[in-house]
Amino acid sequence: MQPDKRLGRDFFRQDVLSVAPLLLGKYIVIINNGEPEKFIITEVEAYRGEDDLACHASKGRTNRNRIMYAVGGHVYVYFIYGMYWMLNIVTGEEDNPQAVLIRGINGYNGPGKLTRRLNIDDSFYGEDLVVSGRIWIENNEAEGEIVTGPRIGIDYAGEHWKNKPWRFNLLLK
DNA sequence: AGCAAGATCGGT
DNA sequence: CCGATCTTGCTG
Repeated sequence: MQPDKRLGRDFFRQDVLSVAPLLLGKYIVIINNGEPEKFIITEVEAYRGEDDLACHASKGRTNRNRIMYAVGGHVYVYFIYGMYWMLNIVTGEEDNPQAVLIRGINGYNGPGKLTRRLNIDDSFYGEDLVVSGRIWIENNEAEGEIVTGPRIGIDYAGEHWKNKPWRFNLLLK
């Protein structure tokens, strides 16, 4: 019997600033054509609560962002620029809207490119990584250096939020 | 009902 | 820097 490597609820319940860097090096597993595919997570960004002007929850609860208010472990996907799906993982406790944007996986850098590779679309909205049969996160240790920096593409959020070093990049050894 | 902007990407 | 392409949330 193999140990269950899937991450459970307690992992995703933590604050987004804890979960985001912890996701680096772990596997995202997705079932495509019946076969599981594994990719190492290499780049993420944290979006933290209604106060964070870069976070979709800064507008309060809307039909698009409502899943961010669920307990950690749910999937938040949204469509942007008329052609790209963004993949996010909700974190924290219920009614504390936070999420980690997955910006890179091994071999595919860029949030729009990786969702195309994984076949992520709106059918994944609200999926629960703790129990889902087609997408989950597995524990893994990867060797590499972690670099932090400001989040990308959020000029609209103002200097204060734009400057926060909430992007985490794993440079694989 | 109409509109401006967007957590992007690839080509000039 | 610019266009593609369409959903979203805000304004009226």
